Amino acid sequence: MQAPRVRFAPAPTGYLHVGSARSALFNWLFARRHGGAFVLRVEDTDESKKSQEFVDAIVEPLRWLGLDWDEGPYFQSQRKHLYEAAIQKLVDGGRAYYCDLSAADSQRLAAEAGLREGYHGWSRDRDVADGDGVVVRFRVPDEGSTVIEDLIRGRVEVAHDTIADFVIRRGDGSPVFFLANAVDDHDMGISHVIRGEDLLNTTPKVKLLWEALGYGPTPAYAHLPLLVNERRQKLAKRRDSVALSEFKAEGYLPEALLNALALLGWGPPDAVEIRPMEEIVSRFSLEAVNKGSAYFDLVKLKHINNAYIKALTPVQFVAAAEPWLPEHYDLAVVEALAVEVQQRISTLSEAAGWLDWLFVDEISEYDEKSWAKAMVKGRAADRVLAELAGVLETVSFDDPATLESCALGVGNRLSEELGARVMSQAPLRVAVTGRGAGIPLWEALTHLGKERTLSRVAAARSRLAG
RNA sequence: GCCCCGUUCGUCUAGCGGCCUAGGACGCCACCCUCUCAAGGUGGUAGCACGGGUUCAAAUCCCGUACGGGGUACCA
Repeated sequence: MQAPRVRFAPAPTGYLHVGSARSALFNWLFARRHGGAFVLRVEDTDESKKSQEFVDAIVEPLRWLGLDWDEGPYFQSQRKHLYEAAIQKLVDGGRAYYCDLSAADSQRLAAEAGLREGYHGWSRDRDVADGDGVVVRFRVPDEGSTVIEDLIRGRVEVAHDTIADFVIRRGDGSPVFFLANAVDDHDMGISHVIRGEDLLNTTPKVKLLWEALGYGPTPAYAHLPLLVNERRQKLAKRRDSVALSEFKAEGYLPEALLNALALLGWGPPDAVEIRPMEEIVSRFSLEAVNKGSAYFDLVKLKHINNAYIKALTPVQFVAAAEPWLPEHYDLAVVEALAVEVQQRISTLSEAAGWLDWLFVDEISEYDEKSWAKAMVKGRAADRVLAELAGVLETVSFDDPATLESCALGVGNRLSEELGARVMSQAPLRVAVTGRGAGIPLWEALTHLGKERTLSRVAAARSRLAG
């Protein structure tokens, strides 16, 4: 294959959603796989969609994901002269014409003519003069059909009589998507158009324009299966929470998100799902992309994210998790305990929940369920804490093994004395951390220190008594 | 309504006529490990939408039906 040229061409809507990111990724994968170019183009033909803020909302997430582009961003709003020339060419050649009818007008005419709703070429022969508020429509051939050879879907044929003469220039003079699309893809030498299936229906229109403009062979088309919500509807900004920025804010790693996205609509031939992006690049092919829509399962995303988090070194982990670490954290302590936290979280935002008790003076709040289970149910809780306080007082907090054997020793001693199994770790953990579950206690206690440990045991004992 | 697309375990997928008594992953369940919770290990659960063809042979090819989705704008 000659080096392909692909493009990601989002409309600036104020944010980037995962469906768009998936389209960008598949374009990027294809370009990287075949040594081609990945072009970024902002489709802002609609005047209301222009602003730096909107552009940042596209560019920033792409950078975060690491989907680097080779050209652009190009802006359609800055290329108006090209579209105007193309429109003029179509009008001059009789392939397009002016129309001054409103939607209400064409509805009325359709009713009068006893035709189905819609535009039926009313202005084709009316010789309307150009002017303010006048649109340009493309004259769709009455006969025949347009065929798309889609790389993913195969042959798709659409009869011309099902396509109405569509608008290619708005009343305010701005070009419409179909037109700008054809002009830009041609001008930028795009060889493969890879995008969501929701655009499949627009492809015949673009192709018709392409041919009318004398552009020669069209790019190859590949329409990706849609990403859908749990009700299997296309992901939409309004009803689905899918902004890329939210994934970032919740502590997903970009590499994990990309890996997960690559698995939607495509699967590696060897079934190894979690792997470095370069391995995905080298195995990717458009022909292997499937046709059915895919639900983006957050549970699986979390699994993948956890795998990537576990793969980080402690230093990398602390750097990545920094925004979510507890207040007043101690870098050395977090690094020392990082491995234990990493295997327990599926998003970075969960990190603080496992560490916060290490960086406060005292436990202000106990998890009541854990307290009830460890402190009340086992009647020996106060005895355990009392014994523990006595023993821990006398030992060094440098070695986790020492603390463990002290605690287990207390448990064993009391088990014998009371004739029932007495667990020492549970009450100690609740006393010291406020919770019933957490990272391994003994090493953590070496960092908490003797003083704070003992004062928390004392606090728990007085709470027990009171 | 009309046009277009799709349909393999709950979910994401492998499968592109015989290797399929349908493989993997997530989830779920059980067991192992473990004086917490995880992680890890082992095993299990669950699926070719339906009906006709074609063929010696169909999850794989064809037709139809059902269901789902997308589009039908002076959004992209």
